[in-house]
Amino acid sequence: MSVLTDAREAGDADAAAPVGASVRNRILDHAQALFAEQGYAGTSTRAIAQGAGVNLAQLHYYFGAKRDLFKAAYLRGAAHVTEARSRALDQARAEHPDGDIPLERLVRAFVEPFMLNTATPEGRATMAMHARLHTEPDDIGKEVLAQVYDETTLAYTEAFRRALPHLSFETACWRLYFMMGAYRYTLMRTGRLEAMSGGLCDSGDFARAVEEIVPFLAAGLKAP
Amino acid sequence: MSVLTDAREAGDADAAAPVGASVRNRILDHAQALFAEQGYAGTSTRAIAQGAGVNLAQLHYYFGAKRDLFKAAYLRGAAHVTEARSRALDQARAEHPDGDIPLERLVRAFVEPFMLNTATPEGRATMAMHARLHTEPDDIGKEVLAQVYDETTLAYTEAFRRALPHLSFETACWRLYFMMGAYRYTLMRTGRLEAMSGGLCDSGDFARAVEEIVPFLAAGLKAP
DNA sequence: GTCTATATGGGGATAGAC
DNA sequence: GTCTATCCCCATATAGAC
Repeated sequence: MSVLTDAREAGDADAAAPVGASVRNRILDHAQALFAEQGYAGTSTRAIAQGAGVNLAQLHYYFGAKRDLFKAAYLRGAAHVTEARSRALDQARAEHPDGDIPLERLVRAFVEPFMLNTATPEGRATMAMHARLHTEPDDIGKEVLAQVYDETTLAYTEAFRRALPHLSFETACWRLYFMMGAYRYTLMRTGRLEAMSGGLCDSGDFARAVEEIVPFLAAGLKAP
Repeated sequence: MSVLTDAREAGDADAAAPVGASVRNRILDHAQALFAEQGYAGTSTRAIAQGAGVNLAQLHYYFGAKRDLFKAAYLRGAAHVTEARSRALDQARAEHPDGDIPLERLVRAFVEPFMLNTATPEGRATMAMHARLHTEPDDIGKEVLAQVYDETTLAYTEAFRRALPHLSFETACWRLYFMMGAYRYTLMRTGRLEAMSGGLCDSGDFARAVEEIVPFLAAGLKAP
């Protein structure tokens, strides 16, 4: 959607602002990068403007209040993911027309769109914002989550419950809840994996993360 | 350690400040409650001082900079948990002098100290701070994590690896990483569980959470 | 130890020229 | 659409009287 340099360079003055990109997109790129790293309260609109190489008035001209900029930055990237999730579920269903999707397949369809969305810097930023949404103040997280994910997530939870008929409704909900925690934490790259493994594992290797997390979650979900 | 009222009332003026408590503890109580809810960047020292019914200068007299207050607030509660974790692991070991702690037992020893620490308002706040540490800016989280948990966590990870001999070192690390995400998300009470279950489940019921999460994690960890 | 007053800077947001 | 200058509030932190 937009050309952009590695968003993690956003801290270094405005060296990361490509000249070709439109002002709107440059602002969104840097808003994403900074919100993803430091959260809503930890990021100033001034820092975003400086990183994007525009002045503060322009930022307000295009996006209005900080809160609205946050929403715009998040929603731009989130749209991709929602589409990918929808497609992933449809495909899993198409492979199993009887309606019985194997659990491993379903878990993969659930986590893969998030994990592989990190292939681009913009995608990484969006996923980091996503992973930390529930820690943002003033319910911005809830507002924006409801706006994008609720519908798709509902479809997934129903598919999961069909794949887990031996579980009570409540236990199924708890386990899906634990699953959310696991994949979100993974998306954040907290550094604990590297610390724990003495540097042997790389939490930024999301392709590997998928292969590791799918059997873990599938086994946990279908535990007796 | 300190008498305190429900920390979640901290927003309402200073109605929550018990007269008997020392100034130090009143400040710490409200610092914990606000940092837990809104994070480091989202909380102002003014709000803490007002909640505790003291003035701003006193807050600096006792604790110095905001950063130091954050650390003090976190560490006060974290000490309890570290002790509880240490005891839990020792007890699990004592029950199995051969050195082979069953995985379910080990998982329980790992998560229970965190979950049951939420029985008091101060404990709840500490655990919420803990759960969101990795989203705090300026590496405060890492600094403080290293200070309290590293040693105990190392003991646990070694015990886990002994209980999971069929796993490669890397896969074991990944799975422990996923486990961390799951229990931390649970400690935060994001509201997603209630949303998903239509209000049937209560994410604040941490005793239930233990019973649900132990089989989930044990099964995930020992997946083939 | 407690408090008022204040220094100093950062932050969101806007007015108004160009 | 772009920019400078600015308003005004809030934030952290401290000085210094009591």
